[in-house]
Amino acid sequence: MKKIRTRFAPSPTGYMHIGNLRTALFEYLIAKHENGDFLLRIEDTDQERKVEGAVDIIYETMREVGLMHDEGPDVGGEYGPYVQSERLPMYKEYADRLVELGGAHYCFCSEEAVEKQRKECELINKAFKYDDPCKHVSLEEARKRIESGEPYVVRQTIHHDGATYFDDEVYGRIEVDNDILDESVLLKSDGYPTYNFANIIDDHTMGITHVVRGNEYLSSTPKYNLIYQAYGWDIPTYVHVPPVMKDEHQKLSKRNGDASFQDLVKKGYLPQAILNYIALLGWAPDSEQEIYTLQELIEIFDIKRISKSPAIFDINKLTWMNGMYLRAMSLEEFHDLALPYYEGVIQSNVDLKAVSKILQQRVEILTQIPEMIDFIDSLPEYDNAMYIHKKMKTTYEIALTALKASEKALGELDDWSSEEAVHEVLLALPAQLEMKNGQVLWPVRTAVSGKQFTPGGAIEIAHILGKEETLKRIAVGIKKLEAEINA
RNA sequence: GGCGCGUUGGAGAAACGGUUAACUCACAUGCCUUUCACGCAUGCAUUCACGGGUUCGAAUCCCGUACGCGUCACCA
Repeated sequence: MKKIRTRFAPSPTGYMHIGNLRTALFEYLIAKHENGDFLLRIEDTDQERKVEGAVDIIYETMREVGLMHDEGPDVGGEYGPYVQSERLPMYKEYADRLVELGGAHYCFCSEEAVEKQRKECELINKAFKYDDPCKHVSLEEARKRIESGEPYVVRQTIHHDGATYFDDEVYGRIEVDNDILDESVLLKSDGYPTYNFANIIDDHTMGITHVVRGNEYLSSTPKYNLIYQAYGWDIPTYVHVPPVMKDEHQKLSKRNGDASFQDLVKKGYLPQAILNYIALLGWAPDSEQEIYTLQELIEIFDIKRISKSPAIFDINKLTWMNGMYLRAMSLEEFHDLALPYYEGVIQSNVDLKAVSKILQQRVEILTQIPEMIDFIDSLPEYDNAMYIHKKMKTTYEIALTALKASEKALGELDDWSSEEAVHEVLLALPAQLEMKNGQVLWPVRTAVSGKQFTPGGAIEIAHILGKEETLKRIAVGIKKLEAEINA
C-alpha cells in the first residue's frame, strides 16, 4: 500500500483560523495514523492578499500545537519548493501541456467580456457558465496571438455531456452533470495559477494521497477530477470536512470578529487544550473519553467517524477542558504558566508558589488569575454584610467574637512558615468559643480578603499574607464590626 | 434560481433495523466542604425537522416537503 501523504496548505493571511487549524489537525492525524507524511505548503498565489509575517504565524502555531510537518518551506523535502509562488514556471508548463491534451484552452477574452456574460446570467437567475468564444480558436492561431504579446489566460475546457462522480470519504458518492460545470480560469493573465489549478498540480506532484479540505469544495471537485483525468493521473482520496460554525448560521471567521488560535492563547487557553477540543468538533471517537493527547488521537483517529454536519464552536466546553488540563499538570508546570499573570498585581513579598497551589484547582483560563488575586496586595473596600453568611450561621456579634479571638491567637503565633501552624491555631478556636468551624473561619476569610469569593480559605490566605498583614486586616475587620454593632 | 450537502436535547455527539435514544459541556438540585472551585450523586429528548411509505419492528431504508448551509470569481 502506498504511503499516505497529506498536506496543510494555508494562505498566508496573517491569521490562524480555528477551522483551518482543525483541518490541519485532521490532515496530520490521517497521515500519522498510518505512519504517513504530513507536509506544509504555502498557497500564496493571490498576490493581492499577501500579508507580511503571516507565514511565521503559521510556523509558530504549528509548533505550539505540536503538529510537526515532515516537509515544508522551512524544513525542506524532496518535493519542493513548498511555496507556490516559487513554483510558477511549473504551473505554466503543466498548463501548456493540459492545452495540448485537450483539457484546457487559451482564452483572450477581456474580463469585461466575461463580466458582461455574468451579469446576463444573474439577470435571468441562472448559474454562471462562461460561453467562451476562444474555445473555437485553433491552437495554432492561439499560439501566434500569445507570441505577439496578447494577454491571455488558460481556461479549462469541459465537454458538457455526461456526468462526473467521485466517492468522498465523508460524504460518500457525489455526482454532478458536466453540463453545469463552468470552465474556470486555471492560469491567470499575470502568470499565477488559480487555486483550482495550483492545488491539482501541487497535490499530484507532491504525491498527496489524501486531499482534506472544507466541504465548500464538494461541488467543484468534479471539475478538478476532469483535469486529473486529462493528465491521466490518479485521483486522490477526498476527505471533505464540515465547517466549524460560530452559530447555526455563520461560520467561524475573522470577519465576524471570532477568535483565532492566537486570540484564544492570549485569552489564557492552552494550545493542547484547544487542539483537544477542536478534534472533537466534527469528529467523534469510538469511546467516551474526552481528554486526549496528540499521540492518543493519532492512534484512534478514524476518517470514517468524521461527521457530515456542521459543528458549533462552544467556548464553554473549551473552557471546561482547559481547566481539566490546568488541573492535570504538576504544580511546577502550572506555576510557570501562572507567573506572568502575577506580574503587576502581586508586588508584595508573598510565596507565589503557595498562591499557585490554591489557584491551580480553581482557574479555568489563565486570564482569570489577576482578578482572583487582586486582594493580596491591598485589602479591597467591602461591605459588612459580607460577614453574614446564612449557611455558616454567622452574625455580626459572632463574627466580631471570632475575629477578636483569632487576632489574639494568631498574634501569639510566631512561626508562619508553614500552613499547618496557622491551621492548628485557627482550628483550635471553634471548640474554645463553642462555635462551628465556619463561624470562625468565615469571618476570618472575609476580613483577610475582603471578597465574596476567594481562591483558598481563611487558613491558606492568612498563611500567604503573613502575620503582619493578616493581623492588620483582622484589626480592620474588628473596627468595622464594632462600628456596625454600635450603630 | 440551478446544482451539491446537511437536519438526534441549549452546545459537541453515540447509535450502524430490534426492548427504557450512550457519553461530555451547559443548566438545576443534593452531598462533601472554612467561601468559591474541585470531586461525588441525581435530574434534564415518551423522542430523533415534518409528512408519507417499506418492515413483525425505523432515529436508522425509500420518497416527498420544510428549513439551513455551500457553490455558481483572473479568492482560496
